Amino acid sequence: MSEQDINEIPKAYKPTDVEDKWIKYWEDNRLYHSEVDETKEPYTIVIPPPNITGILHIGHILNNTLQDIYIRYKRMTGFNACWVPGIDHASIATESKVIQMLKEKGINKNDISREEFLKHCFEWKDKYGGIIFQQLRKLGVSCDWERERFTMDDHYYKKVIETFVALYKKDKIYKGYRMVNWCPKTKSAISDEEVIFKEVNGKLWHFRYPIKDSDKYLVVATTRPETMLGDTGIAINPNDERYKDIIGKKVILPIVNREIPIFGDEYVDMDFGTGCVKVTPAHDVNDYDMGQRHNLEMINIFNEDASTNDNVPEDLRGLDRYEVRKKVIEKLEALGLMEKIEEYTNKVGYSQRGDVPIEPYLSEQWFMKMEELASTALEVVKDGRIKFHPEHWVKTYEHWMTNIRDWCISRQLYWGHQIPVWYHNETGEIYCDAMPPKDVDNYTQESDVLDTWASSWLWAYDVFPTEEEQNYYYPTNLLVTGPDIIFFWVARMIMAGMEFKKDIPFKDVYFTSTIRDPQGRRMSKSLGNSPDPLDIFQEYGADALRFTINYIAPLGQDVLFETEKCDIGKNFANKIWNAGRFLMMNAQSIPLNEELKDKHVDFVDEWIQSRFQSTLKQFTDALDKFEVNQASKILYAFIWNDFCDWYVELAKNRLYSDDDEVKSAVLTRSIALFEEMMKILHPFMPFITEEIWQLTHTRKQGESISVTEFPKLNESLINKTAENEMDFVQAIVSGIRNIRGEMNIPPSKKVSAFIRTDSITENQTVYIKSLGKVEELISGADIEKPKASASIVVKGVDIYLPLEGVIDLDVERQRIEKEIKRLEGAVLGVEKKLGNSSFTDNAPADVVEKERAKQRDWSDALAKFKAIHEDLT
RNA sequence: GGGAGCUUAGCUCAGUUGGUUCAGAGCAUCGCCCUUACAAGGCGAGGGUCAUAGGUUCGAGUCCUAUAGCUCCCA
Repeated sequence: MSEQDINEIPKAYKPTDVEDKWIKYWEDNRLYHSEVDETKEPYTIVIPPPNITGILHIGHILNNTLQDIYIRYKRMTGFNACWVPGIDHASIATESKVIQMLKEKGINKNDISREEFLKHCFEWKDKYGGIIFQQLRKLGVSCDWERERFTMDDHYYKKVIETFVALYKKDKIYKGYRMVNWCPKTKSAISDEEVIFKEVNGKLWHFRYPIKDSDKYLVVATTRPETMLGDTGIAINPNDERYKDIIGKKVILPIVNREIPIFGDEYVDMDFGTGCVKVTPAHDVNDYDMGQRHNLEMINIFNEDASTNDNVPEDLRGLDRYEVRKKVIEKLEALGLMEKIEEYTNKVGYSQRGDVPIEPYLSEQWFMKMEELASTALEVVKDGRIKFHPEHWVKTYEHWMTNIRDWCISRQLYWGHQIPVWYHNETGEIYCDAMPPKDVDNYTQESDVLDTWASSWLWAYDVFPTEEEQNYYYPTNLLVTGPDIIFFWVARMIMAGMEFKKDIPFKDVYFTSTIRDPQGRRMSKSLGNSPDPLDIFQEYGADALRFTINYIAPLGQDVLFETEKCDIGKNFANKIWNAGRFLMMNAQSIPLNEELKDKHVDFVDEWIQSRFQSTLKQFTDALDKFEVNQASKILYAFIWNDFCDWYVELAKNRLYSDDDEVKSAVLTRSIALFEEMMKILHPFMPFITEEIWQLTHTRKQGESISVTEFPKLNESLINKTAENEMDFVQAIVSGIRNIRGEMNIPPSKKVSAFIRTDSITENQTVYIKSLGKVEELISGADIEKPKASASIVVKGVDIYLPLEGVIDLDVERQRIEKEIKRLEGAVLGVEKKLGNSSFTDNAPADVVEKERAKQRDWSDALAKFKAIHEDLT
């Protein structure tokens, strides 16, 4: 026991008082700093680097708590645990924010140089980039803060560039004029994964296109009328009888008055619309493919901001895409070429960052060949070298990997890793290297930067600056991340690891639940349904939030979160606090004596030790299987139900006894066990466990529960005999309590009990009396049922509670009848089963034997209850 | 259109290789308690044809098929 006076220990746990203290203590003592140590096995986690624009939200809480649970658990089980924190430069997101900020200051990005703009970006990073880690510290995460990395650090930047060069030289990166997803707001290409499809209520316009040299017309349907300005063909399914004879003819494109061919292509769905498809190769992916197949002209009608360019008729130039849509519709209507307009719902691709509809756009971009990288990366997941939890994500991963397209890695931005390619000013010759060409004045560097994920895909190893460190810490052990970035990041890290380190980047990947609001909606800023974790820390405590979120987060399913649910963790913390408080209060008057630790042991002590060992085993098994939610429930049940509700209550008997040696023995033992419990709980609730551990004994400066040894399983302490004995006592106590409850007998009113057996021990008697509030307990093989008594049968033993004057005979009769009915049903079921020869012949012998035992026990109990019922007066 | 997942108590969810004390937990509800750790608590109670319909089996929340509803991912 520490010197702290018990009177200073508050009755209710106040997390805010203790949390900040330990955050500082842990960091000041550098408890979580890791160095290469060949004598110890490393356990490594790299943090999924949050955005420098990001602010802590509830999703981070789950994700980082999980990482912390594993890193703390492994640290305590003897590993050299290393958790590397860091942040991501997030090129598009940050660039948009900086542009916005500059705009508010009246500065236009285009009016300043690249260098000046980048200066603003770094200022932004310095100002906001660290916020999220200050917030994360409050969660109690045990990162090695001395290892904090940033994707734009010099060292890391250099690695990203070198990687580009290496791949370019291996011919795995190429430049091409392709159709990409274009974000007109940020004026940059984005990858397929950055496109989000949203359902939009739109219209389907049906136009008439006049056929050349004919008075007939074709009808085409489109959701994007404005693209007709770039139409260069009409496609028809060659098997479509309706149009067979017009393939090869031409139509006159209205407004533009261009002659465009009608051609056949199996791609066309005969049943959709009219079966005629207008083809705009420069502005639609499918049309692009058809254009390639049929050598159609590609007419790009848009500028980078999706306004019309000079390829459209003069009076329609320079208009926004939605403006021009209106004009086109008006014109077609005026020309009498509008067949009809239908309501139509379709999915429109939006830019994830810009949040505007993307434009399929032809432009010159850099691509990375995916085929080889993907096939290796798929293999290591399929053969189980990398394990996904839950496993079903493997299918999603496989599906994506087998249908992968080349990765567009260039972005038309400033903030990021500038592509290390220089074009010769005269010859246009390409120079690619980590260092600029010697005669750099004759060259112009590529202005594009790399996709952010083309930098963070090196995260699993290039956060370790030296060869030595990489050899030691890589492969990392665990990656905890959301399934939403399985393609963006997880897949790419696996590719990079296999390509450059010839080894997997991590052994296990844990995909977290998505946190939703109580209505099942995603947490989002615009909905305002995302609680601020900092408020929750304040109100409930970080431990409470950590515990709650794991307690309610099932593996592989979404979590419906609301702040009030943190009561689970808060109440649990308070319960633990008070159990600790109880022990420490007793320690003020009862001396602790380690020498007595194994003395005066009775079945209750053996039982709680046995339960502790089984709990420990179940808990570590669950964690090893990544069933974190299960692990939290196992601990919760043990601490609350076994330890607090039963053990502590039973221990009171001896703590309040007259025998000083017994008192010391029981208290010493209880506190030792409680400390062990705190160690198991520590990874989930680091603060309260540290606080209690520091209070139960005086500790030296720098000592911490977080660097103590995790309890080791001792299966020899699992004790079936003690558990059976305890079962018996618990069943009797519960039976008595049940009667008391049914009969509304308050605890203050003591009762007597008669137990018809001669095998009950003195020790058991004491405990039953104490927990059942029994004044007098009489046992013997020939006990007769007293008049006006309530009865129970526990493990074949009759127990009577004489309740003269208190008993409500009707209540008792109903109680017994209910019991009889239940047993009758059970006996009937088991007899039917045993009477079925196909069951006794086919079922395993032990199952049949179990059924026979049930039959015996239940029939016996049934007979006893029936006798009780008849005897009821 | 393709893929993944879900449907168990009023609510949110556990139920790992099929064996009726496995139909459970927390919250909510209803009783009784300010019992000297905890009222953020203790003790007790009620509540479910395990989405629907078939099938496999001696035996099915548990395996198979179909249907309905919901969610997510991809096209």
